[in-house]
Amino acid sequence: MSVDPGCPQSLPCSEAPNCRDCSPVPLTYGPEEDCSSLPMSSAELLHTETASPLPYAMDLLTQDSPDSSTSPKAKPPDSGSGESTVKKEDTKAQVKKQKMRTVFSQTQLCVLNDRFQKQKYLSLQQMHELSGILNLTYKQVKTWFQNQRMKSKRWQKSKWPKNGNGVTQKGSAPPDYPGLHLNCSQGCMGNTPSNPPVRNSQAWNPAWSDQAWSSQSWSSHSWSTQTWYSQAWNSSFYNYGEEPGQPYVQFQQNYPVSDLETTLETAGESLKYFGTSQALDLFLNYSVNMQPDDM
DNA sequence: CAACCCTTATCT
DNA sequence: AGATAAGGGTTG
Repeated sequence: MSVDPGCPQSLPCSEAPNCRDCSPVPLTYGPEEDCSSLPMSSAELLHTETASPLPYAMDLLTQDSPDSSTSPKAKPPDSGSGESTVKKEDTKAQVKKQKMRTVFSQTQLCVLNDRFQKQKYLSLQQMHELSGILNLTYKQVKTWFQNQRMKSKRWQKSKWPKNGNGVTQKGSAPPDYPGLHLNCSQGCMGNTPSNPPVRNSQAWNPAWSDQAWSSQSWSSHSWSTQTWYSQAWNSSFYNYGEEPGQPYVQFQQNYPVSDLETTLETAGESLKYFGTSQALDLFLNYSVNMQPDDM
């Protein structure tokens, strides 16, 4: 379908040669996009798109790849339970499904990163929401955060080995893992100042039961990004209805993430002087206050 | 069940 | 070769 071609929008990140980041959708090379929880993999419905028909990708895909992009039904309808999808095991699954590496767009990384700065742990719902917003699957978001946690851990370790006794220095503030994808904040948003994004750092404690924290309970503006995203989206494109039944999948279908990207970019344009986080936050607040009519 | 951690596989 | 998304095993 309409696979947004290059990037019509003039992204400030023009400097980056790899402008494929402009694409809001992850370049998934292959089938996949499961979605153990989402009723339907938003990614699939949208266009998780094997955006770039890479030769090798196609190669490998040919074997069994359901090609999520083209076939929305690639994935067995595991409506509900999920793993119950015993699928065609009759073939004994002789063909080991090849692993495919999704390449997230800069925008996605940007958002993920930004979020990670604030929260190392997302609740189930938050992950779902985020995944919806970013046009990723819950699993992908989950994996990303997991990998990110490990990465930051490694980073901290290397930066802050041990105190001799094997006790990490706790006295001093733990080095906040610099969100890696700096290119995002500096490239896309084109901001320069080294802004400490740690302002709303509400470290999510794994201890707190996630379930107890239905994102709605804390959707007050104390939280920014996530809430903002959803609200912005809902208020902008949907009637703010927020039916429990249909999360973000809906608007996604009608509004490809490219919109989000555009939006973010727009925000970036105006807020390029701020750090990514700040820009996002500001934009968030801004958008939240704006009613659909105003926009 | 989710998080952790290691490993594997893929992309740049 | 490095980075990292994703697979898989283990644990609480």
